Amino acid sequence: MIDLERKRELYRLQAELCQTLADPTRLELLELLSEGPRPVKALVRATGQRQAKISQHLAVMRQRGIVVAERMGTEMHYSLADPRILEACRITREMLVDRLRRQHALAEVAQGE
Amino acid sequence: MIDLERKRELYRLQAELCQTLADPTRLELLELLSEGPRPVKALVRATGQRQAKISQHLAVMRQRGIVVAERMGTEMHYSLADPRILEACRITREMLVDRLRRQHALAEVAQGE
DNA sequence: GAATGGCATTCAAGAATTCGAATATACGGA
DNA sequence: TCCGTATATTCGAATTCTTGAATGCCATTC
Repeated sequence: MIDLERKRELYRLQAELCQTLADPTRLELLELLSEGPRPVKALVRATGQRQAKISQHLAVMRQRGIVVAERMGTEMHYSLADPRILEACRITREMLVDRLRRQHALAEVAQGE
Repeated sequence: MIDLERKRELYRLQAELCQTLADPTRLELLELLSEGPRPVKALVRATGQRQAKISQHLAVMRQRGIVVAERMGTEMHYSLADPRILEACRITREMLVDRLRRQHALAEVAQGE
C-alpha cells in the first residue's frame, strides 16, 4: 500500500489548502483579486479592515502559494496564483446558497402551517 | 451597503465549510463516501484510524451538513449530503497535483545543471 | 537625509481544533 | 434481561489560529 501513503500526503496538502481558505477575510480577498491584480492599499480600502490584518492574511496566502506578489514602485500588487481556486470557491458558495434557500423555503412552510 | 453585510455573512459560512474540509482524515472520509453510503465500521477499516476519531470527524461533518447519517439496524450509514463537494475537492486536488508536478520538473532542471 | 506613504513582521493573548482515553448509548440476539 | 457489537460522547492536554498593538522596513519626494 505504498500508494495509500501518497494519497494520504495529498490529503494532508489538500487539508492545508482548505485551512488557508477557512477565513472570511481571506475569501473576501480572493474574490477581490478575481478582478485582477490589486495593491494592498486597495484591498485594505475595499475590506475596511486594518492594514496589518490584511498584510498578515496576504502573507499566509503567499506562503501557501495561493497568491503572488509583485512590487510596483512603492506598492505591492497581489494576484491569484491559480484562478482555478475561484471555481472551487464558486462551487462551495453555490452549495451554501442552495442550502440557505432550502432552509428559507422550509421556514416559509412552517410559517404557513 | 446592506448587500456587503450579506456577502460577509456568506464568506463566514463559506469559511466554516472550508474549515470543515481542512482535515486529512475528513477529506479521506469524503472520498470514501463518494462511492456511496458506508457504515462507520467500513470507514474505520478503510482508514485504519481509531473508531472514536472517525466518529468525531463524522459528527463534525454531520453538524455542518456535509454528510447525513441513517440508522440501518445496528449500523449507522453515512453518505454525502451534496455530491458537489467532490467537485470542489477535485479542483483543489488538481491544483495541488499540478503544483507538485511543476516543482518536480523544476527539480529535474536543477539536477541537470 | 528626513519625512512620508505603503507594507511587513513580531509578540502576546484568547479562541478554536485535534486526539487519545475513558465511558456511555443503542440495537439485536440468546 | 443480559451480552456483544456498533457507534457516540465527554474530558483534558497539546497544538494551532486569529487578531490588535506596536514597530520595522523600503521606496519616493522634498
